[in-house]
Amino acid sequence: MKIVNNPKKTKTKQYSTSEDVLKKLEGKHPVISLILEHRSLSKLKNTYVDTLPELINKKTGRIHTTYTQTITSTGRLSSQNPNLQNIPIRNERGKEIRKCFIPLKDDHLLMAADYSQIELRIIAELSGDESMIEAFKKDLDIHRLTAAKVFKIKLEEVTDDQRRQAKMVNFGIIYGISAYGLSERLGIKRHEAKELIDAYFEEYPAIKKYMEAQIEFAKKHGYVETIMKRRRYLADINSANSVVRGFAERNAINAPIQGTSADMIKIAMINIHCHLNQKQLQSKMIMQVHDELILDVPKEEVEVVSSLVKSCMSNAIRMKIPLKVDLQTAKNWLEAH
DNA sequence: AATTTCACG
DNA sequence: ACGTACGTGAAATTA
Repeated sequence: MKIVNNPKKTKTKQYSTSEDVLKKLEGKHPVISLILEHRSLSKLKNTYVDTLPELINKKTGRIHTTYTQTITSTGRLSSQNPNLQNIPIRNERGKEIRKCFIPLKDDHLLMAADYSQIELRIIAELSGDESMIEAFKKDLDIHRLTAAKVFKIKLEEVTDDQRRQAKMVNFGIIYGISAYGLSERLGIKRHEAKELIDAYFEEYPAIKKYMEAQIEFAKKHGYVETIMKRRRYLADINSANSVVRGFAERNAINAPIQGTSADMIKIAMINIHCHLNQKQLQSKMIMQVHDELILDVPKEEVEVVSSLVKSCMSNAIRMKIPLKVDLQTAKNWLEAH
């Protein structure tokens, strides 16, 4: 439609209409917002609203997913037919879908328990970074603290936007950050993103060292490993193609973090299952969403099961960093969050 | 069958 | 100059 001069193309040379691209074009033509709105609605209708009711099992009256242990490269589970690890929550209409997930019986509740900031805690543990370890020991707001550090201001002076930017940097660290990736997400210039990253590494020097050490380890051995020794092999780590090598380097950083988190919740799940059995409880562990467990719990078991779940999750793997588990019960999945 | 888009952590 | 944030699965579109 000639809305923009050099429109972004996909790798097959089509004009890209991805959400990222359309968001930047919003306001330049009235149709853009309408397309985004229609996309969002048709996604929810086609993927969830029209589909999930068809998948209710006649015998059990419930929807059953299949968890697969051998698909992901990091050790996470994946969920298929249907995928119950991508049920909407981020926007208001999506939340209505999550509300449909309810307990088996009237006198039961759903319990949702999730690890707080698990991947940042793991990188703090693996890197041994003193100031990040301190922050978690004091249970500080890690994104606010990071903002204070990289912008060289006091905690009280951090604005919402600075905190938002620092949060993006923290996420970027876990993914194996690049100045380009950060600049795209923050809508800033690449050199500004680079300055943010440099400031970050000055404040958390052990994290920088850890990331370099992971890449070195991968180059030498051809794989990286989690705290429980789960390996991810990285065939491209010594590639002469810098783009291909860059992918492998970011995997070398991310896989031990995401994989350690996966190891941890799997151990927690085994222990929770054993305890529920031993104590002959009626409660059932019904879903896992990477850093979260959902249980169906008779009301009279809420107290015993919540402390059982919290302790199994908090103590799954012995670490120096304290782990934090948020847990709530409610009459549907949305409100248990 | 491959690609694009978008839902989640 | 290149062209990237990590990990998935499902539905719709394109080839």
